[in-house]
Amino acid sequence: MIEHASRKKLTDLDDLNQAADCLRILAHPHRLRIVQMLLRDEYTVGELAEACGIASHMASEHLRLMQRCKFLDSAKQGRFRYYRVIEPNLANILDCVEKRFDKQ
Amino acid sequence: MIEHASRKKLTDLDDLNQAADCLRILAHPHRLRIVQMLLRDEYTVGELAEACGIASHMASEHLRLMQRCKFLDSAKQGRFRYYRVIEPNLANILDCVEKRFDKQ
DNA sequence: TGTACATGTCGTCATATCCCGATATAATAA
DNA sequence: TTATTATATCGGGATATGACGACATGTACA
Repeated sequence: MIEHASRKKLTDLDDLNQAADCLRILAHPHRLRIVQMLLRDEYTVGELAEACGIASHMASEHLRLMQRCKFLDSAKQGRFRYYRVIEPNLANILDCVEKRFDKQ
Repeated sequence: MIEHASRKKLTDLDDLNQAADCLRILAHPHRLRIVQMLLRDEYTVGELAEACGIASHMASEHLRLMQRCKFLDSAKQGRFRYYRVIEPNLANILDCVEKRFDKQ
C-alpha cells in the first residue's frame, strides 16, 4: 500500500533535535569549506586551516566537532592526521549550498 | 572540456558565510518540523505551533526568521496567515534529515 | 638527547541565540 | 461599539557558541 506524501508520519521532535545539533555544527563558514575540501581530496589540518585563513589549532577544533557528530573520521599518518567524510548526506547538502550560493 | 571534481573552484568564504547563516536558521527542531509540515500541506501559525508544542507567538518568530532568509513566503487570508516553502533545496535537505534520523 | 613541527586541549571573554512574558495589531463576531 | 481570536513584535535574562592565547602532546630528525 502506497502512502501519500502528506500522510507520512512527522519526524519525532527528539530526532529533529539531534538533526538540528548536526546542522548547527555544519552551519559555519570554515566548517563548510573544510567539508567541501574533504569531499574532493585529502588534506592535512594545516592545509585546511590555511584554506580557511585560520590558525591550525582552530581547524583542529572544527574537525573535532565534526568527528564527534560522525561527519568525519580520521587516521594518523606520521606527524600528520588525515580526516575524511563518512556521513553520506554531506555531499548532497554541499550540492545544495553550491547550487544556491556559488556565483556563476 | 570536462573539469575533474577535485579541480572545481571552492565556494567563496563570503558565500559560505551566507550559507552558514541559512543553515543556522534551519538548525532548530521546531523550525525543522515547521518546514517538514509546510513541504506537505498548508497550516495556520496556530496549527504549526501546536504541532511543535509551543506558543503561537514563538511559531510566529520562527516563521519570520525563515521568511527573512527566503525559505518561506506568506499570504494573509482573513485572520489567518499561510506560509509556504519557496526555497527549492529545502525538500532535499529534509530528505537528508529523514534519511539519517527517522527511526524505521 | 634536544629541538622543531603538527596537532590537540584548556580557560576565558565577547557575542549570539533561545525562550518567555508583556504588549501590539488586525480581523471577525456579538 | 466591545470582545474575542489570530498573529506579530519588543525587551531582557539565561544559555550556547565563537575566537583566541597559552599550554600540552606526540612525532621526526639532526
